[in-house]
Amino acid sequence: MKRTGFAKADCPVARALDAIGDWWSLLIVRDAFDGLRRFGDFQKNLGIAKGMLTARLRTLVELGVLEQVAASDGSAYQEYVLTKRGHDLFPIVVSLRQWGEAHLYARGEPHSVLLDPAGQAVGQLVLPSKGGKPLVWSDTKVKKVAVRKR
Amino acid sequence: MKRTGFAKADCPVARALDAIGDWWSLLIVRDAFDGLRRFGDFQKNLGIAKGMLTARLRTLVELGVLEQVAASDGSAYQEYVLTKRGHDLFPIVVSLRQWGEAHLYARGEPHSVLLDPAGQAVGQLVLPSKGGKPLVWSDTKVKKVAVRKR
DNA sequence: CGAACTGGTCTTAAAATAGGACTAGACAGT
DNA sequence: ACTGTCTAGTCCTATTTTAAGACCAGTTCG
Repeated sequence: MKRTGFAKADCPVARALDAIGDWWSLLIVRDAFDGLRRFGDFQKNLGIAKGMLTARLRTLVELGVLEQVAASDGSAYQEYVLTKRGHDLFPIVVSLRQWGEAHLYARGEPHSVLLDPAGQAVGQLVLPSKGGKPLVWSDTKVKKVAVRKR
Repeated sequence: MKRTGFAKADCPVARALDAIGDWWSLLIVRDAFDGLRRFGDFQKNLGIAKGMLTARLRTLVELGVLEQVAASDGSAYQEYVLTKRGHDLFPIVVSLRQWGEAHLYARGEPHSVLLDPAGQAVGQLVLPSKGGKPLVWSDTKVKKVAVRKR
């Protein structure tokens, strides 16, 4: 049966996952953050089937995460670049990176690292509060919206 | 063919997506953050097929994101609760929420909201820098690790 | 005790994915 | 201008994954 969708959910987490929560979209976006722009670059770097890549790029463009522009090298080809909406995915990619670094590597196992302008590893993402102390899960609660009748 | 895996990737983003980047895992985790604990609660709230839920809960337990504990109400049943590793997923869920809120709702369309202890909507996740100004994508670069020969 | 609830397993049909063959247009070398 | 290669796809097929529901054993409720 058709995969369950959450495009109409009241929860933004569900909608976000519906849009970009598949196996490939965020890896394509990660590669775009790393500077990849061409179809063939994504395809070679990810090892993704070309049909899959075509479909994913199309939905990312439809979502407004990527846009197709004329190639920067003057050739007649197209390139895919991140839009504003795509750049806003940065915290998602960073949070995934930080969780992966913390929990998915053995001691001493090498992995890529995100550096700040000075070449230092970046710190942890924080959720600021008025008081200055970062909020953690137990500080927060979700306000649900009223269920709308149809 | 079998879905491509990234469990051995050098990139923590890829490993994280390999572990929890499917259609259901993060929604289950979101529900766990919202206080759900029982198989039936997850199943009813998500509308997920029971077989899928069984499989997802099993892999989340194997990953150490959830653990099974005796039910808190004294019954003979089990409950699933977040571990430390599970709680560390909070920034991922929050970043998805914030992107969804910003880009996936029409003006005025209602959605659930994350509140701080004072009942105020929380602020944006930030990536702190030494200088105090939050880092954005264009400030950062990824240091790749040397490709290891096998 | 019997009924309903809980937490699953198993089966089946439909959809998504991986992988590769194939193709049209662009480009580079001769 | 001709040939070969590169680019960016499309299309096809085999396999895997998912959705949905039937079924079932142990637990709790009345």
